[in-house]
Amino acid sequence: MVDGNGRLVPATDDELMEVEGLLENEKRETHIVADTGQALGCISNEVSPSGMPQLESSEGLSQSENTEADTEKLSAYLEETVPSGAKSSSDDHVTQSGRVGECLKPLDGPLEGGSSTSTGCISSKPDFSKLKGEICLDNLSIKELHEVFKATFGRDTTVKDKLWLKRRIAMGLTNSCDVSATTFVIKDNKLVKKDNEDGFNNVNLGAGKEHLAVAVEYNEDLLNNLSSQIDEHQTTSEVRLGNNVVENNFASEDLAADQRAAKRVRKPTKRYIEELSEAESKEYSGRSIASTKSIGFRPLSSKAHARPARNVSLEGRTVITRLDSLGGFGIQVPCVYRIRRSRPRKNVTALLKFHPSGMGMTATFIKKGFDVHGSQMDNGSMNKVLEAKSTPEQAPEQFVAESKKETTPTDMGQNMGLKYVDPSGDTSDDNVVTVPTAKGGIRRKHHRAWTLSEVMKLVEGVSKYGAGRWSEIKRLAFASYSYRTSVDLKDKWRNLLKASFAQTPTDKGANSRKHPSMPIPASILLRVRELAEMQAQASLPNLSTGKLSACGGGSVNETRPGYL
DNA sequence: CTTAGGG
DNA sequence: CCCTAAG
Repeated sequence: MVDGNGRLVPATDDELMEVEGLLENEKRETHIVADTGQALGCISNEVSPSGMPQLESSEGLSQSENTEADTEKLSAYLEETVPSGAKSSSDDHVTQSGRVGECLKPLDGPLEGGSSTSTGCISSKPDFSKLKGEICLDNLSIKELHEVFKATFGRDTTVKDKLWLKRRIAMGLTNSCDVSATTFVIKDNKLVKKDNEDGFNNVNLGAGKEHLAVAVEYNEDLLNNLSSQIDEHQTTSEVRLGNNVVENNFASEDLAADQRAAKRVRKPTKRYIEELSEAESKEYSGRSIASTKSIGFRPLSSKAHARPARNVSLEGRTVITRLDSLGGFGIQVPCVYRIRRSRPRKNVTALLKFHPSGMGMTATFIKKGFDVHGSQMDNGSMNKVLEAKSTPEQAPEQFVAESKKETTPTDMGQNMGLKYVDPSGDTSDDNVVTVPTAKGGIRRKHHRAWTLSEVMKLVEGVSKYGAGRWSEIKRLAFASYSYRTSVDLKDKWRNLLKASFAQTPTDKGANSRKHPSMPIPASILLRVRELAEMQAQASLPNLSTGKLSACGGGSVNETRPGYL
């Protein structure tokens, strides 16, 4: 969106999102770090009673100060040299600036060291981090984070960066947008995110408690509503943001991002490049489909500029990649990343072999730790969820308000790719493998595990637009994910239906026990069932209604009032 | 091209 | 997921 100094190109939604995300991230990190120092003790335990009050205060703070404060903080952070942030930040927000100073140390240490224990909370803002889900993520070890990651996205990740993992997970659980999107109101996001996560965990455990289920559902609904609202307001907010905030912060953000990347990510340049290229290509495709067709090369130029680029070579590559994706004529370039694309898994494996020190180990633990951690996490999450119940009320309002401002339901995938390259290539692009078989070119798509967020989006889309309007759903609700064709959506929905109906009856033992492999968010299934019922009613009022209702009534919850 | 259904 | 048929 920004070319050189000014912004030549109209910012696309995605791009804006990215920027926002960056800002958000920066800000968040700062806050988090600071908070960590202050409230670490609280976090470790359960929720402290005092937490609530603090939360409120934090909200007010964040809302009012946000724009200015964040920027200032950011700058302070960047400077690193001046921990106290005496300069600009001191104005109104003495407290915050002070924190910023504190955070600097912790932040740098862990990141550089890489192995250092707990950096603090990733996603959290300072105050409420104590309360909520943040805590969970924070306390988790990398190993555990990997586990969660896998549960959330359905795949392993080689990323060792805790922060990254946390954020990613949070995004996934939040249904994507929230985490990256909210510049100002982190709190809401946090809450929401946290709730979801908790719910998720609980479901998996299958404690068999009705209350839990209810709570989860409630949260989800909230989330969905929020997200939908966000969608509506997306355009508006983006524009606003772009004019005001982005401009100011953009440069600094970028720098910060780069710095951070350098510190925490020690991955092969190659990978980085690849990811970048992928993200771009995706974005491009998404762009054309979703909003503007006219923009052909803009994305490209914007991207290149956006990334200050640490290495010349890197930049050059990026450009090339883009060309390839765009025109399809860049023949030479493709080979580099193509390799990886074709064989994602295999490549990963190969990487592991080559770099036994880092990745190989990680992979090992993940498997190992899965079961063990599951129990721990679940227990912890349960408590949290219960507590969370009280919070929801306040969350919605703010969140909504925030959403208007910020927004960004775009895709996390792109954002992620740009910000931090994802080694595993989760969101951005796994690989669409093209297998050149003897036959003449079979394109095997290499299964892409459906993430929780994706499923949630799908469900939402169906609820909104109705099942069978897959193209609509794909375009509107699902614009973020470039892969996932309408057919895919349909198939997934079919599976979900099947699963939901199959599983409904046994609430207690059977359903909960399914810790292995792919976790099945029970709440989601429930919703799926509801939707299915509704649709069935719509189409075949008489016959099917009776059938379905009879079926559904017996088991879990009936239809939820007021949704859709 | 999009949807539905079978494999 | 892939592939095919039908509107």
